Amino acid sequence: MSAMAEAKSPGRPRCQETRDAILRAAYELLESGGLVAFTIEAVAERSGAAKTTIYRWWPNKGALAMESFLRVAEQHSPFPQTDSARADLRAHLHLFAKSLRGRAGRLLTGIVAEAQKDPATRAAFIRSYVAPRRQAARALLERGIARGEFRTGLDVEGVCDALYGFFYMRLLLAHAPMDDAAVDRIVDLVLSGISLETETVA
Amino acid sequence: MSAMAEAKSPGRPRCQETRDAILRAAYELLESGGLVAFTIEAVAERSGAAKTTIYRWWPNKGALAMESFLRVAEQHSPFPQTDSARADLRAHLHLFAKSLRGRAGRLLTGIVAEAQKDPATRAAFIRSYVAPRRQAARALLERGIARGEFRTGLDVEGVCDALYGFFYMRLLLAHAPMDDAAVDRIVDLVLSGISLETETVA
Amino acid sequence: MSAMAEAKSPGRPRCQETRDAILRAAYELLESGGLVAFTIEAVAERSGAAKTTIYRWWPNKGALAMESFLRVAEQHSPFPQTDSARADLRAHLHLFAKSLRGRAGRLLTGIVAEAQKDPATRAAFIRSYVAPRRQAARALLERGIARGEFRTGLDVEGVCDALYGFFYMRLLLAHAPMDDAAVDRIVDLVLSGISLETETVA
Amino acid sequence: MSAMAEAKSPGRPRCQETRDAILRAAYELLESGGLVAFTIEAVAERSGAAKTTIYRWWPNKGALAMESFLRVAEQHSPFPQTDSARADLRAHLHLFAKSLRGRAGRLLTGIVAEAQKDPATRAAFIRSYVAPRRQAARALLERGIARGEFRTGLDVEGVCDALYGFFYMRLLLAHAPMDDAAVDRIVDLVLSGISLETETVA
DNA sequence: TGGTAACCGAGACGGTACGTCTAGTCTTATC
DNA sequence: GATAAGACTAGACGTACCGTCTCGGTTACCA
Repeated sequence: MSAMAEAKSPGRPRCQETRDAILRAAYELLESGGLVAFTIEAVAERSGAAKTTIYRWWPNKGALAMESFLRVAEQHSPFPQTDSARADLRAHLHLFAKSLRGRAGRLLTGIVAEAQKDPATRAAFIRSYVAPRRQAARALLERGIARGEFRTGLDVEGVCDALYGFFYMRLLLAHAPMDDAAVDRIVDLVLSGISLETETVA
Repeated sequence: MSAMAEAKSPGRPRCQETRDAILRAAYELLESGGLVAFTIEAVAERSGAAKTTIYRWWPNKGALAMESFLRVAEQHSPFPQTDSARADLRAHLHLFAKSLRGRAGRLLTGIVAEAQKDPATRAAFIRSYVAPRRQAARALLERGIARGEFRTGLDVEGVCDALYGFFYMRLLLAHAPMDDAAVDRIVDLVLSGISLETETVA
Repeated sequence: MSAMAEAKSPGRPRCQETRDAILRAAYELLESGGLVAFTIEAVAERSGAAKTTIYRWWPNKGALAMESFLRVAEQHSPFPQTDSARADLRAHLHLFAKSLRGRAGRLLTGIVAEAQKDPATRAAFIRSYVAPRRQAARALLERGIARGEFRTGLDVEGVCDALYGFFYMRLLLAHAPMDDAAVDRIVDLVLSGISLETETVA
Repeated sequence: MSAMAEAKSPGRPRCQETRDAILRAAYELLESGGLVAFTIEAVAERSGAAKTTIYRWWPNKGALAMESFLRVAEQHSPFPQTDSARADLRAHLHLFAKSLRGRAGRLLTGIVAEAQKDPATRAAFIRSYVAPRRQAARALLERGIARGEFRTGLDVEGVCDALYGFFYMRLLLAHAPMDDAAVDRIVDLVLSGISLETETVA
């Protein structure tokens, strides 16, 4: 038999349907009306759950928003792994852009806003969403370096922030489109830089 | 009749000191306690002004936050104009980073968050803060192109989003520092790209 | 110049209609549904006032119940003052019983219940309602003593508690009627006692 | 061993200790903190029983309060039976006052308050507590009448309400003491009445 | 010099949502 | 079947801000 505990705490077990209904109501509200419509009371009403139940499982608005967002976001933008790191990067960012253009994007703006007023939410966001993607992106870049596609001594973190920052920027400000052409251009930019001649970086 | 409006409306003229006190209270609150502490009631109390007076001049929280932010931000991060576009870019971004590390940064996070729940605030933010900087950045880049420093056919908007996006990213998530070394690295990155060999971009 | 202050505090003056609407809603609810229906939320909804407004003026449920009760109770059961203290007592108690059979009685049960869980309400009840009536009843009894109608050395407080206690008993327990015949009988009882022969009390 | 049914229903028999623990916890809470502290959840926690168990045996708060009160009250204030009805009455009321000054009094106020919001509790209170005492008091008074100590044609119910009402009054309002001297005075009063001369009652 | 129009403070008002509390019901596993 | 544990719906509690309103009083100008 396996070592996993099972534990089986006493009492009525948690109702999974209620939990799902709450998370569903949460992201539906967050998606349709943004952070303004996203209210614990509204979530309670829409999900049919009692406020008490919500507060039993999530300490505050931010935590609930985070989890409902993760549900939606987790199943998207995988990291392809072909024999070209450049192609992988491009492919991944196209998928990422696509997810941001959809439901996940509409939720993400709310999460980022909420994260500004609640440090715990920010921490959870970084830990649960940002960090894993960073980890994968870092691996991709380092694979590229190992394969000789990318420059050695690269500031990998910086590259990530410039690349993802581009998308966050367009998402949060919505001042310019985030279509496939734009994605291609930003990938080209980051690959080749803006300088006309290849100079030796100091 | 003269061209300058002046109009000189009747009645008691607006009290400039009150206006200043309100804006000062606003950014002090926004700076010290973030969006959570930034409350019209708190601004009223701290400034000594009546809520009515605040609402007479600013339609809502976002508008007041915007204006108090602009007061602080406007006097920073100028665009140098030497004979090297690359140097100008680098110099500007160092100044920009410095301003974000200070008071302006602490306010900016609140503004961006507020912009997510109020379209008018987002519009004002783009119009009053983002657009002018973009305009100047665009000019800088195009000057560089004209001088043969930067590649022709550059997606100028995209470059801006990647560059500024980097800073917004670090500011909003605070997951990595935004010191001068990081600025230098990101400038290098954007100048030269990540690819090892200079390839012809499709 | 008159002696009365007037004071005239700054700001928007209190809206008397709202105040009245709240008190009216309060006693209507208290009357129709008792303490169970008497909820700040229900009072707010029925009166059209905001909960905030209610809490601005009354510290808790008990205080509001008290005041709305006093409104109703204050205009009832006066103390007649003829040349017969016995007749006055009888007349007063008939009026008192009548008021308890009406709206005031339905409110009073709620007040007494609330007073059991909130010392402040009990204090207010005694101070505002019980004490003035006691004062008048005491005066009536002492007038009777002075006129030679009532025994000297009477425990006036005890008489009051026995008399009013009779009514509270019937009101709170509702186990027996409180009609005019019952009032007459209790007055007779207290006047003459239950002993068959007039004995000298130790 | 007797032949009586025993019935022996199937399943685990009811745990008497749990029942006792619940009732004990109930009156301890009711006694120490009044109706405010008397919470089903608090009773459950203090007794170590589950809420379910409480609700299996008592339909609601009022019923539990009633029963725990009866436990305490039932063993007190017996009705002596000597050859003087007057002495018996006096003796009984002294015992009754003593019980009200103790634990039973502290519980009684809660019961009366609860009875105002729940008709079932009121009915149970009258049925289980008030009625038996009334029955005995009535018997005492009628014995007195039969022995020629008390007036014939007495409104026995009215006498009871005036006498007990006195005690309820002092208990619920706590505006005056309920010591032995006060008891003596109220007995004297009810025995002899307040009128100076023995008049013929209309 | 007095009228008038817009200013300002204070603060009451109707609302919305918060996060907490308790009631009473239910579901599960254990005894 | 009784019990402990504890999740669940329901709904009131009292608080915090929102944005609007109505006062009394204060400038400045213009007639």
